[in-house]
Amino acid sequence: MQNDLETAATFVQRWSEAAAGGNTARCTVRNILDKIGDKWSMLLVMTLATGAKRFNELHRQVPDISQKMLTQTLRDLQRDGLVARQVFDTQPPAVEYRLTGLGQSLIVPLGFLINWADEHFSRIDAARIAYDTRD
Amino acid sequence: MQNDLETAATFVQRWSEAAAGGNTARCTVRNILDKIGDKWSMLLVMTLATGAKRFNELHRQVPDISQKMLTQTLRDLQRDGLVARQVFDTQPPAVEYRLTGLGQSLIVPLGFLINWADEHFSRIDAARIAYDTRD
DNA sequence: CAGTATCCCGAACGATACTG
DNA sequence: CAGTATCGTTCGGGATACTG
Repeated sequence: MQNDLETAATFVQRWSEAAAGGNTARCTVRNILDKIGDKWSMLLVMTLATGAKRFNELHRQVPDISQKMLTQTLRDLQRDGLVARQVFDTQPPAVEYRLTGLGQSLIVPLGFLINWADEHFSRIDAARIAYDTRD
Repeated sequence: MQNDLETAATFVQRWSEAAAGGNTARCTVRNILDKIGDKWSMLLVMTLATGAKRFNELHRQVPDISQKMLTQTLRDLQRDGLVARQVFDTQPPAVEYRLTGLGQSLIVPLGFLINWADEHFSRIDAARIAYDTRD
């Protein structure tokens, strides 16, 4: 825990230095954060974390994504080098998606974040209710 | 490192169990991830991580945010219990924003994520260039 | 099976002007 | 100083239909 706090403190310092010196670092981070906040990207990364999957297999496991967004999100992840696409020359065609090493490395920090969300969601929810019912 | 991988593995397992049993956990997480991906929320959290700040002070440190979005994002963070707003009854009025304990706890996992982004951005950038220039 | 193509809506966001 | 109010536009993304 002490370790976490030190890490956080170091990070905050680096952030503010970067912010002071111009905002290149901030832009870099925004770029990644956009991806995290993207409605489907991280959900697909997490789904692929359990192993390679085919197109319709992914579609079944994430039922509320539209075909369009599944295609588009996979393309983006592929473009970023987080996901690899492998085509098998069979009839009918089979296509498999899997995380690259880079994609797998994202699982670690993403996991921390999602665990945080999981642990603190009830407090956030309570805060929202308190805020909305204040007079 | 081994520790991180174990954490990630545990997480992935919990995720898939949750996904299998319905998607309540996923919805919870989406809710938080929406906030992370929000264009300004995390930038403000990081900016407030260095200490309490007043409205126009924040506006100066994050110059490219519009007044409207600064207000709105601060309200949302306040509603979620991540930021506290304190009004000083002076003339002219002064208002100070600071992270709550809950808000501070977010710095830790958020820091991991941003450090990841920072460390891997060049690889992502290279992947994008490779993808865009493939023939 | 694994996609493309097209249409369309609503929310997010920026710009601008005004206020206690 | 610390906001509110309003207008206008962009664009993410859903629905639907079609294809190699």
